[in-house]
Amino acid sequence: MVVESDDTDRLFHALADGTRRDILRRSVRGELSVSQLAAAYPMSFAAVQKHVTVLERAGLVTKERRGKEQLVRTDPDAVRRARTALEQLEATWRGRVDRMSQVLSRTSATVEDTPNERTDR
Amino acid sequence: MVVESDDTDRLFHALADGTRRDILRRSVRGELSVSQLAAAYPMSFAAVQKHVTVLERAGLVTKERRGKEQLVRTDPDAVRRARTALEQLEATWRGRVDRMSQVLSRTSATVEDTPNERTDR
DNA sequence: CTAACGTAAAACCAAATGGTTGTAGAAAGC
DNA sequence: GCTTTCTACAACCATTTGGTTTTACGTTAG
Repeated sequence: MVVESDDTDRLFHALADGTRRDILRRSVRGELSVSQLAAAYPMSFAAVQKHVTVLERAGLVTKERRGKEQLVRTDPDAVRRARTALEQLEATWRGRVDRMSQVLSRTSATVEDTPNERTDR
Repeated sequence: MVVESDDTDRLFHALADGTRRDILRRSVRGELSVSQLAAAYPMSFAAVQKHVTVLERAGLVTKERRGKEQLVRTDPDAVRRARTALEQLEATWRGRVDRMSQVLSRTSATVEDTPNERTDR
């Protein structure tokens, strides 16, 4: 049942950093290696590498090896998915929810889980 | 110059948590107090209160005092702003950037800063 | 072959995050 | 008035985050 939650967490968390958003912008054409990207920021190579990893785990970016180097390419579809997550959130209070979730449950479980009511206290 | 960066950080960070996204969903009608919200989650009142604060600092939610209690209301416009931030990100690699930033600079500075190139190394 | 480059991964550190409990004040109910 | 309810805030704690440096390894260039 819990499917979208962690994915969405990773997605928005990855977007919640200016350097990472900038990496996304620069990597659309998929021509830049991690080192080339790293040269663009006032931090170590390792730090940029970590940012790329965060973007990768969020599905926002893919890496393609070309010989020595690793080319970073942003997945435009993943960014669209982020927008979709927001639109779905908005849809919740615009009444389109029922039809939405019907469609979604037909294809794959992408409806976010709702935290349990607390039983103790 | 740096205007959108921190705001966007806060915005996406606030969205990067399932409990907070759920609070957003529940608070559209603006009828629920912090305690009422807190009762819905398996964590302490203080924890939920902190989540509401995060949403508030991100501009996603406002609080309105009604006597003893504080009613939470999500600002649908703020969620639209989040979507706009993503659309702007996508616009970067779709050529609409130039016209976009022209329009934006005319109204208010909402263009995100770009981290400096590193000078040392 | 050897040197240089690009990447990966580990160890470490300070600061932020997400949770807890406890204390205190303001409003409402009895 | 007194008690209860709701809120706010502080102090504390464990984990995560975002950065560092160092070491190791594969690939390319001389």
